Parts: sequence; C-alpha cells; structure tokens
Amino acid sequence: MGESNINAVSQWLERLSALHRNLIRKFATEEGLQFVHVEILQYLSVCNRYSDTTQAISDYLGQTKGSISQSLRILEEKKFVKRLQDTADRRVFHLSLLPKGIAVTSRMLESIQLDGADKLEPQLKDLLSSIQKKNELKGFGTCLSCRFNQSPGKNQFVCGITKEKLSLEDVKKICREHEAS
Amino acid sequence: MGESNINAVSQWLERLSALHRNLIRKFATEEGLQFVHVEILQYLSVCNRYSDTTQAISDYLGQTKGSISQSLRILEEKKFVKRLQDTADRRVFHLSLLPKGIAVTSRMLESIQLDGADKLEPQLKDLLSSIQKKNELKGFGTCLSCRFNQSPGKNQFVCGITKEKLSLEDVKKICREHEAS
DNA sequence: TCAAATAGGTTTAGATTCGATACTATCGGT
DNA sequence: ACCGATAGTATCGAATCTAAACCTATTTGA
Repeated sequence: MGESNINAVSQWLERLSALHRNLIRKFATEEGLQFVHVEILQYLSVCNRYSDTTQAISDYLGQTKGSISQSLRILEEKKFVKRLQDTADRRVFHLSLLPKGIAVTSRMLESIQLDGADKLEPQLKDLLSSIQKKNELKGFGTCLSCRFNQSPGKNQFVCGITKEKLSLEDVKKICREHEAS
Repeated sequence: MGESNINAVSQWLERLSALHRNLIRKFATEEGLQFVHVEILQYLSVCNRYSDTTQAISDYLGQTKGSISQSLRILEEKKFVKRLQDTADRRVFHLSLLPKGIAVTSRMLESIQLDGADKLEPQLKDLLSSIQKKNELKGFGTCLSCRFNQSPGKNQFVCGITKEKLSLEDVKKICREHEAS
C-alpha cells in the first residue's frame, strides 16, 4: 500500500503542476507575454544578488542558457528588465526588474487566488526540500534555511560562502547556492 | 502578515512546479520524448473513460486542441497510444495507452523519487481543490470526491451524470466533469 | 422535418521556442 | 603568458505553439 500512496502523491503533484502552469499561461496571454517570460520575471522578483544571472535562470527553469538568453534580450528590449555588468567579474551580468517588470509580477500575485492555503507553507517547504534531496538537484532555497548562512546577531546575517553581510530582506530571497541545513 | 504568507505559498508553489517540470523534462530527454508527450502519456494513465479525448487533454494541460492533436498524431505513429472511435458519438475518439506508453509512465513513477511524501496527500488534495474553486477552473478530480458520484452499495458506484455503473478501479481515476462534493 | 447552431477533431500558416554548436570575453591558476 | 573553465551571446534547423479555418457528426429548435 505504501507504493500506491507514493503514486497518489506523484499524481497530485502532477495535477498541481499542470494547474499552476495553466494559471500562469492564462495570465501571460492576458498580459501579451510568453509563458517563459512571465516565469523569468517571477524568478527575478525573488532571487538574490548571487542568482540574478542568465545561467542561474537556466538552472532554475531547466532550459538551456541560449534559450534564456534570447528571452532576456526580448525582455530587455521591451523594458521589463535591465542588465548591469558585474564590476568584479566582468563576465557576469546582473539582471533586475524595471518598473514594468515589477508591475507584472505583482499583478500575477493578485491574479492567482490562494486564499486559505498559507497553512500549507511548512509542508510544501518540506516536500520541496525532500524532492530536491532525493533527486540530487541544485539548491534554490532561501538563505534562512541554508547551511552556509550564519547569524552573528539578531537580524544580522553573513553568507558563509561569500563572507558578505546580508540584510533581513536578503536572507528571504532565493539563492542558487542553497544547501539545506 | 497574512498577505506575506500567501505570497510565500505562491512562491513555494512556483518553485515546486518548476522543480516538477525539470524532473519531467529530464526524464523526457532520457526517453527521447518531448515534454508534452510525457505529460500526455501520464494523463492518459490516470484519466477515466469520459476524459480520454483530445479536448479533455487540451483542457487539462492548457494547450490548444490543435496543438494536442498534433502531439497525439506523433504518439500514435510511434505506437505509444491508440485511438478508438466512440460507437455512440462518432465525433469522439477515445485514446488509450499501448504497452510502450504504459512502460514509459511506470518508468516515470520510478524515476521521480518522492519517498516520505505520502503524508502530504490529503493536504495537497485540499490545496488543489481550493485553487480550482478560487480560480473557477474545470474539475479534474477523482469520482470518489465528486458530488455526482453515487454509491448504492459497498464498492458499487454510479455516475450521476451518465447513470453508468463504475467499478472501484473507475472511481479512482480522474474525470473532467468532476465537481467537488 | 430540416436548417442552424454547436461540439469534437484535424489541418494549415506564421511566429516562437528549443537545443546544439560555435564563438567571444574574462577569470584563475600554473 | 598560457591553458582550462566559466558567463554569456549568436546562429541554425527542428520542433512546437497559437489562432483560425475547416470538416464532420450531433443536437437544437422552430
């Protein structure tokens, strides 16, 4: 019977994922955007400064960086995002949302109704990290749950990898280097 | 703080969905199939006899029926599925998995590791039906949780829409006419 | 009864995306 | 200075997606 339950969970997950994709697709159409473009904007609205690059988006969405690069060119032309070259490592370009992009992501949050679902947050979080571990996938979690995150004082944080100070805002964002603590 | 929690859930959902998509995409590549093709096969492995049509798949996956029709043509050529014309309504063609298709879906269940997640089943189910209601989306649930399902005796079921008898196997499958009880 | 409307499905055309490859530029180490 | 690795872009062919037109079967309704 254990196996049959696992199958059931897998199917619920499948359905949940399909449902979510439908909602985003519908929203994207209404906004005159492509599905991937909305996904990219959403990601940029929640990722931290170590994870706002073409390669990171590629890892997150599971598409080749060439494809993401093209989508980003379009989003940049349409003034949804801007690129900023890293001063320390000039190979890297940091992406960030322009007002138009921020507007889209907040409209998206409004359009997807999830009232009453906030009780599920801890379970979803666990499920997520369980799946990641079992399937040996890259991190993408918040610094708050990362084993590299150090907290020398209340509301003070330091990333163990970069040794940089992080604000309370920072540690709520998603990082590609995340490893569960 | 309520709003911030809803946003958090939305982001977990987003991430869960992206993760799931990556797993399927990876699996599809290994199998030499396209992402959509795997999704279609998976759906056909869990839908009931009222929901095994082009239009139903289109509603489930949120893509146009033209697009689904094309994917089905490929899957039929490659002997993953077969089509059978409905005798009562000859506009309708019922789709079902051939051995090759069944093999793919069972390999998929094996490849996606979800150990320990079965505790989450009831919550996921609730979340799902909550999202569907809030966003006024079509059903796609099992007959067991459908308000049209009647049970005149133990392990005996009748669909209130079609008035047909349903077996215990039947009522565990997903139906497009589903409405929560 | 029979024409009109509707519904399931396919086809077509044009645009978009995807993945693979090749290429440039930069960084880090030796 | 060289070499390998990394970040990102450019390009090409194949595949997909959407929208709309189209076909056929069924249902509606006067």
